[in-house]
Formats: sequence, structure tokens, C-alpha cells
Amino acid sequence: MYDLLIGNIKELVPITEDESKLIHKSFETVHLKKKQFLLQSGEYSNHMRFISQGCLKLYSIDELGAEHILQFGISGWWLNDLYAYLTQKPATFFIQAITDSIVIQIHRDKLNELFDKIHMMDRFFRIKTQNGYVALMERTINNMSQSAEQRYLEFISRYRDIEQQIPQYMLASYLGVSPEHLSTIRKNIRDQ
Amino acid sequence: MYDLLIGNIKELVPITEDESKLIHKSFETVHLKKKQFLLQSGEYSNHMRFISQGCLKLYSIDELGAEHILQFGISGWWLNDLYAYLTQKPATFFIQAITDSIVIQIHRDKLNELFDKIHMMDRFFRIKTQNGYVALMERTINNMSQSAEQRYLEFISRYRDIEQQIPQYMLASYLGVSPEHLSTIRKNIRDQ
DNA sequence: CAATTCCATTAAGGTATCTTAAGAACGCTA
DNA sequence: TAGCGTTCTTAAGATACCTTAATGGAATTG
Repeated sequence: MYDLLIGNIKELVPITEDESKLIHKSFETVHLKKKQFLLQSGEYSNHMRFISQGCLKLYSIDELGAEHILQFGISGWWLNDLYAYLTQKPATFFIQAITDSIVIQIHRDKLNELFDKIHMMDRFFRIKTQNGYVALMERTINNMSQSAEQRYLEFISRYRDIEQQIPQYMLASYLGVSPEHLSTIRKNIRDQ
Repeated sequence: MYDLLIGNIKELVPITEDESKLIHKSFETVHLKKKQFLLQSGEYSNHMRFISQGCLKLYSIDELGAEHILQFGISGWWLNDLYAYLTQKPATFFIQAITDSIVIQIHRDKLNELFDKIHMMDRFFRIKTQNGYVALMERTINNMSQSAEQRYLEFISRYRDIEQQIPQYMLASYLGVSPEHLSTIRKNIRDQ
């Protein structure tokens, strides 16, 4: 189960056998049932989280009670309310399991220890964060320059594996449209 | 002029006098006239860039020729097409001076040398990127959950110093609305 | 397996924002 | 200081997307 995590790290930076053991020991495992929360708004987010199995969503709820999904995560992805983690303020986001899931997480204190002991861990998270930043940048541009239909088509071609694990209204929330509108978009595509 | 850069680094991580000299030597200075380009789509982005003076914009142009501003940068900010820098692929964004500007930049090869020589530089860019990621995350949520008027009000209260350096149609592009609509938004606020 | 809740579809009317077009104000530069 | 390009404003008609509401099918639970 930890092979996925260690493999994920080794893809980007070299680590020794001893270091990978130390990393393994520093993480803990969390099992989640469908709809169970890993983090709720108001709580403190003290862990960096890696999805070993399943599918989760990161979302916020606005003043009107509407849910806005910022990110999905599946096996092999990192997922967190990074703002809450970094600032150590109460979270503004929720993280919830969409399907039964297994998450491997490390406490901030342990991670900071790793940063001091293993230079490559700093580099690993620098690169991971840069990649995450780039993906978010692309998404922002897409949201600004593309129609909902274009965004939908891009999502399903890019993340077919995610689309198959989530209900359609969640995808609508991620795309920033109402479920009804996503339904008519799909109808229009069908009718073409 | 480099004091701002060194200060910017020291705000986040400790570095020695020798290291700060090495950092200084590794950067180069670029002077830009208003409207001059620091990077154009199709070019390679081989530098990490820090704004010493002035105001610049990072934007893309979509298939219809419309400009979408992803980020402004002013004195003391880092600004780059991170995707092009990291992947070493041709840039998809433009970086252009809005006012006469001075940029301090470091070539990727030199920066990678610094990463190997100075552990804290890895950490510095990890934290910087995390902060940038968090800011972009907030912006994404705001774009999804707020009206154009709310986004405008938030921008001017948060970035008054930027608003004063840029024409209104550029702010419209950043907010993702037409200049005409931003104008009517302002009129509505006035009339309230 | 029946009941109930959840989810996707469809349609109608409403709202936010866009597009186009025109003119007014502003700020350079000759 | 006149002239010219740039930026901002206003308004009208068009469009994308939302809200509400109703229906039927699918999934979950007792």
C-alpha cells in the first residue's frame, strides 16, 4: 500500500532505502467510508495527504450554502486544504470521500522533520506544488476563456478515470455550472 | 536594488552572508520600457523572475484573439510562466510591462546550482510556490462562487496598489468580464 | 422487495454578462 | 494648444447560464 507512495516520490527525486523506510514510518493510514469526512471547515488541517485508494473531493460552501468543488483526487494523487495546512488556521474547505477510500497522511511536525533530514523531500514537495500550481493555472485560464461545453469536453477526455467514479452533479459543481445546465450541454452534444 | 530580493528571501528562510552574495551573483537585471515584452508565447522561459520595480502582466491569448490576464505583478513579486519554465516547452503566456519596470532574473541552470548548494533555496521556492498555489486556489473559488461585482470589490480592497497602476480594461480582463460590463458595475456601485 | 431518497432530464421564464456601436474624457506628443 | 490615439462610459439587443418545478429512473435502505 505504501509502494504507491514511495513510487510517487521516487518518480521525481532520488531517495535511499533508509530514507524510504523513514518516510514510511512517518506516515499513517486512514480508512474512509463513502461520504465520510477527512476534513471539515473549521477544523485544523495538520496533515499532508496522499490517496492510496478510492476517490475524494475538496470543496467549499459559500454564504448561500452552495457547494463548489475545487478538486477531485483519486489513487496516486495528493489532496489537501493547503491554505489551512500552511497557515495553521481553521480550514475553509471540506474533504470528503466519494467512494470508500484509503488515505496515507503525515503530520506537519513529522514532515518538517523529514524536510530537515532529507533534502530531497523539500525538493519533492517543491516540484509537486509547482505541478499543482501549473494545473490550477491552466484550469483558471480555461475557466476564463472557454464555454461550459468546452470545459466539459476537456474534462471527460482528460480525466475519464475520474468521471467514471463521480456523479454528474459533482462534475457540474467542479465545472462551475448547475447540474441542469450540464444535463442540457450533454443533450446538445448528443443531438449534434 | 538587490536588497529587495535578498529581503524577500530572508523573510522566509535563513541564509548566510556568503549565500546571499552567491545568490546576488547568480541573478541578472533586465530593464523594460512600458509595453515591452519579457516573454512571448512560443519563446522559451528559462528564468525565474522577480520584479524590482514597476508593474507587469502575465496573460494568454485564446483562439479568438482575446486576452486573458492571469496575474499582475508589482515590486516585490515573483512572476513567471511557470509551466513553460518547468516543462521547458514553448511558453503559452505573454509577460509584458505595463509601466517601465526592472526585473531581476535567474537562469534555470544557475537556480538548479543554487538548489544543490543551498538547501534553503529549495525550501524558499517550495514555500513561495505553496503560497502562490493557495492564492490561485482562493481566486478559483472566488471566480466560482462570487458575482463579478463582488470580485471587483474584493480586488480593489485587496490590491489597491495594483489597481492604481493599471487601466480599467486590464482589470476587467483579470476579473473575467468585458470592460463595458466592469464599467456598468462601477456605475451601479456609484448609484447605490 | 418495498419504500424512500437520490440523481438526471426536460422545459419555461429570469438574470448576468456579452457584443456592438457610439460618443465623451483623458493624456500624450507634435 | 491642437490633434490623435487610448481609455472609459452608456445603451440596446443577443446569449449563456441560472432558477424553479415537475417527472421518471436508479440506487440505497429498512
